Amino acid sequence: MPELPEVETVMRAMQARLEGQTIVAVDVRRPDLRRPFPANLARRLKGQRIDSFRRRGKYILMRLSGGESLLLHLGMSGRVMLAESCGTAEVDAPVKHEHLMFRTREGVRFGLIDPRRFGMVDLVSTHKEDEHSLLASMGPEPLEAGFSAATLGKALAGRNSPIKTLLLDQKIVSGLGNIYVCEALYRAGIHPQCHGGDLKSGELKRLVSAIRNVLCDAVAAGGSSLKDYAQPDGQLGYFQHSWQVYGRAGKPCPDCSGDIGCPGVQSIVMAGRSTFFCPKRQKADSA
DNA sequence: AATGACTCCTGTGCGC
DNA sequence: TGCGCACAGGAGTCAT
Repeated sequence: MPELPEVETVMRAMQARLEGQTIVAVDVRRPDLRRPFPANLARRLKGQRIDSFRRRGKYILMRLSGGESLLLHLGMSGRVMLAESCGTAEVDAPVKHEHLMFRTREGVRFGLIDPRRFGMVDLVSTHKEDEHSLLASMGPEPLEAGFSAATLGKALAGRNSPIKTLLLDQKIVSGLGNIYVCEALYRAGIHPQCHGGDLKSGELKRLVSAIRNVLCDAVAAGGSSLKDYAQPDGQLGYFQHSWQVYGRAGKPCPDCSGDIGCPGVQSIVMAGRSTFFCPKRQKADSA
């Protein structure tokens, strides 16, 4: 589902619409998503002022005035809806698969919609956010200084798994998912089946740049809109039009278009996930 | 410790 | 038009 650029886009929209506002009504419409909602969720949200937001990997943290942060993960199919509250009833009527809703005194309605229910909601003390079990072992933020060819090389040292699989591991680097891993490896010219521990320093540098560039481009485009994902106001991100390999099996990659005998983008399955690459640009040297 | 299979759940798109 | 099947952006848990 939503990967770093989509989560960043959602967080920014929440920031713009909700920061400084006070939650006056909460509706918890089922007891759980992947895991149970925290105890007394509605009571712990109601009356709280929303002070600030933070993104960590694919998680959104919404800091509340009482000292707790709402931790939100969108899973595969999670969406956030931000709208004007109808304001007549205590809570607004739910849309399909809307599992959690709140309304602010200022008249904004927040809804968490997640058909597959792979998402996650928790509450954590704000000053202990990074100690939360789901955040504690998470790797560096790819757009921050802690992520470099040196740190990536260290994280990959001795690892035999294919680089494609390792980049999906949030302990190695946070925020990447299937789409942006495929796109970053293409931009770096690295075959997805290369063993992670075999990458040379030049390849690591190219990979770090490629990851940063593809994420920045996607954030600037408002993320990628798929079937299940749109920005909270319903607007569509448009980075899906810039995909160079993802979902493009059999089509020529931008580098090869027009080349005689170009096999086009290949699709294989790795660790159960579809993987797209250009065999000409991404050579399988150490695969 | 690292790896790969399995699991959660619903919606969609395809071939028949 | 309807049915069954494969597949979809994630990631925790379990067995090896």
